Amino acid sequence: MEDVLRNQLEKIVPLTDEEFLFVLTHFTARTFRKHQYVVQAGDPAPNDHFVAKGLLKSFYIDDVGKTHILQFAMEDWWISDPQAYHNRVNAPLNIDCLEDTHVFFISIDNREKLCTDLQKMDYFFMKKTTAGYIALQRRTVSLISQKAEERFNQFVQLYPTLSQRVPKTLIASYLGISRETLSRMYAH
Amino acid sequence: MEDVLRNQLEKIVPLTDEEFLFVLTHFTARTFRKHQYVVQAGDPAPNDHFVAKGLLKSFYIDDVGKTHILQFAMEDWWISDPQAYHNRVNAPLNIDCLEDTHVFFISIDNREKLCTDLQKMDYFFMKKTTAGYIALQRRTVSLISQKAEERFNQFVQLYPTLSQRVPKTLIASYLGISRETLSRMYAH
DNA sequence: AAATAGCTGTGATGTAGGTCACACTAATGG
DNA sequence: CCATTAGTGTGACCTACATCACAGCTATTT
Repeated sequence: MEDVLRNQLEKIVPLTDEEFLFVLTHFTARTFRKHQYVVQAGDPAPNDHFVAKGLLKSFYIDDVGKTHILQFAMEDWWISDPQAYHNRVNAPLNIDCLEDTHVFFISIDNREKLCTDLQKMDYFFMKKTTAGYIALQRRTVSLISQKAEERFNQFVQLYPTLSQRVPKTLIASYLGISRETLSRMYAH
Repeated sequence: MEDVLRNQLEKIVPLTDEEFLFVLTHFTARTFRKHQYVVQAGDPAPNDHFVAKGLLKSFYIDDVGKTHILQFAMEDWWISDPQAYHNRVNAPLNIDCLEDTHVFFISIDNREKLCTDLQKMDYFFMKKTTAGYIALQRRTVSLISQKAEERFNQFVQLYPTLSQRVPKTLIASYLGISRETLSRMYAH
């Protein structure tokens, strides 16, 4: 299981065995069951989670009780409530599991320690963060410029695996459209 | 003019006079006129711009020629094409000035040098980046969960200055609605 | 000072997509 | 293995918002 994490890191920064073991001491491994909450809105959420196996979603519940999905995360992805994580405040978001899941999580404190002790991990996290920002900006463009069906097609093209594994109802919520509209979008 | 930059930095990391001067050597000062392009889609755009004075927008032009605004930036804000900047590729976005503008820009190369030489600048940029990510996530929530008028109200509340300085036509484009709809949104 | 370009408002009309309601099927958990 | 919960499809209807078209107004530019 650790190899998945090591692979992920080495895509950006090469590590010796020794270095990787050192990195690993800053993480905690944990298993979650389907439907289990990883982050609960209102609670602190000082951890960033690397998914070694499984599938999760982060979501926001609005004032009329509707849920809106901000992110999915499957193998090799990271997920957290970024606001709760970086600003050490209580989480506005929830994170739960769509499948049984195995993660390695790192607290914000451990991350800061790790980065000062091992310079190149700073570089790793910077790369990840900017990649996340760029992806989110692409989604923003999609939301303000494309209509429902185009957004859905782009989603399928961009995340073919996710669009198989995730129920359509949830994809609709991620795309900001009703599940009925997405359901009618099939003929082709 | 340099004080504006110094203030911005010191909100996150304290600097000695000497350190600030060192930081400054990595930036270039430049003036742009209203309507002038700072980044042109298709060209490289290896700079991140700190706005000391003025107002800019970054925008994307879709295949039918419509423009969609990704970001505004006024005094004390940063603006770049993040993809072109961090990945050193040609810009998908444009950036131009809505007013005469004075910026301090830093190339990605200079930024990397600066960060290795002066550790705490790394921390500064990390903070800025994560704050940007969090803001963009808030916008995403707004786009998928709120309707036009709510988004507009939230925009006005969040950016009272911008909503005065920026023509409504452009705000509409930022919010992903037509200028006519926004124009009809006034009575209250 | 005239000319152009940019910004805003408003009516008429069309449509994408929301909401409600119901029915069927597939998981899954006790 | 039965009972419940989650997921999907589809019709009827409604509405938020887009688009088109035109008109007046205010900055900029020459």
